[in-house]
Amino acid sequence: MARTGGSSGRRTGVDPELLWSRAERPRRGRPPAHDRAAITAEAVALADAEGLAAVTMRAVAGRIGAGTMSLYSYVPNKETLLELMIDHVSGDHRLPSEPSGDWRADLRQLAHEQRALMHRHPWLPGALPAQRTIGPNTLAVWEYTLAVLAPAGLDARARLETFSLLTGFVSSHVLYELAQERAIGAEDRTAGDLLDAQARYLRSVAAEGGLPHLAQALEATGNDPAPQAVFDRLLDRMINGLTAAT
Amino acid sequence: MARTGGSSGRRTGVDPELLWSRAERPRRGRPPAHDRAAITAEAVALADAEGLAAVTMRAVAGRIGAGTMSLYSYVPNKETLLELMIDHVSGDHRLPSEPSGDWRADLRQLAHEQRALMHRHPWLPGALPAQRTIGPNTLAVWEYTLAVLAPAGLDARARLETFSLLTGFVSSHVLYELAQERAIGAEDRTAGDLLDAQARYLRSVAAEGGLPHLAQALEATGNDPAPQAVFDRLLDRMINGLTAAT
DNA sequence: AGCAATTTCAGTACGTTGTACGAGAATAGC
DNA sequence: GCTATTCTCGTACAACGTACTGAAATTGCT
Repeated sequence: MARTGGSSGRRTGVDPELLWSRAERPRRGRPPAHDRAAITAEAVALADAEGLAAVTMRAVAGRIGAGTMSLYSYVPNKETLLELMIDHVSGDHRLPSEPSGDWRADLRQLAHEQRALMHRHPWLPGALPAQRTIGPNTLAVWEYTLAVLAPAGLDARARLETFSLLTGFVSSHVLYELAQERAIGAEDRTAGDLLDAQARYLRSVAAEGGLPHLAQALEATGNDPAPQAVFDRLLDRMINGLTAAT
Repeated sequence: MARTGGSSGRRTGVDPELLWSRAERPRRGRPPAHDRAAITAEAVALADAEGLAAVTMRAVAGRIGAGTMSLYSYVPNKETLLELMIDHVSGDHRLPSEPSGDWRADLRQLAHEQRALMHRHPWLPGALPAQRTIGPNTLAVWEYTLAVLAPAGLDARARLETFSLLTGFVSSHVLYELAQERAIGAEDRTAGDLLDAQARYLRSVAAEGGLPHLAQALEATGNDPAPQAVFDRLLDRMINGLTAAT
């Protein structure tokens, strides 16, 4: 990976000040042929279409018709590009300007919005754990969530915790949903067969391996219900948990 | 990445039958100089010591004193090695042989155990989303959790969902804890300064940017309490949510 | 107008990765 | 011994992130 700077291998990320502040164009020098927003948008489009692994500096540069190394005048490194991508799609959130006052309903809606966003950008839940700074769009979602939670009777810390708890839940659930989808809707049969193999393996090992509870659980769950319904059910349980007294 | 097989870029993973079944040694041919368990253990040790990024095929091979390509007689690819690593550390779980009957207490204990495991293997929470098959050790944890949940008055599906809900929560929370730790305990000051910069940036943008709720929340959270306490609090709220009627 | 300073552009090149390939080495059964 | 089978591992390759470098394009100053 050819790291230059630090003493050990730890990566240190990017100064958020420099990253998110709108630095004005320098008045001298060759004018830029592209801009950060366009590059970020193209990277997002690429990730949406072909997955996060397809987002290489070469590919992104090719898409906007630039030399590979030209990207580095706009973005210090790939890690930062990812950071920009995450904040970029966070701007797609369609949130009401004001909370309705029914914070449970608002929270539910927010979670649905987050889920929809992650389905539109399937690479997002996988990328979130790598997020290290917080851009303006992400910040707007925070602000809205905190506003929603204002009448919920939680202290400040609990409100902040609730946000990450909720995002964490949505993110890990969508990750699960996507894995399911990928296996079922595969164009080549390989992945579908794999799911079958997985299920067969599970059942066989549960049956003969002395795992009675697992065997029973698997037996009871025949065909999966609509994913939307599962999500709703879990979300309700989640929100119920948040309401409890601290 | 030099993919050979499939039509598109989608990776298809590994047949769980072949992966987890104990295939007996073939009676002919040169005897293996190593074994899968030792390789997996070495990979885990490496990941524990230097992070997941340090786990390269070359590094692992070097550690056990083998040529790089020799690994491929034991493991079809790196992805599978990761899968083996995950199941390997799952075997470190110290679980009671029987649930106590108080399922809330058991669930709490289980979550603590999971958290401890992830702190011992800091790469684990980041690797979990990539998990595609379920090994015997993971299966044992499943079985135990389902046994714990038996008296909780949930149907089979809810019991399965609860498991992934709980793991998802623990995993995303530990991810957060680790990020915090890394920033605070950094040997070179860079990361710590970065955290400061982050906080400064947050406060400034919240104050002047018309984000009143965020500003207020940040003001209220001065110094963080012990991580253990935060975890306990969130966990209780989590478990409370699970108890609610479906 | 010309020159200097500054900034972007992009080709080349390096180190590192996962792993395909294939020639040798070591075993078991004949 | 011979042959079939299996493990070993040096070499090689494609793809990656990105350091380096010199050319190109612009503004400000003289």
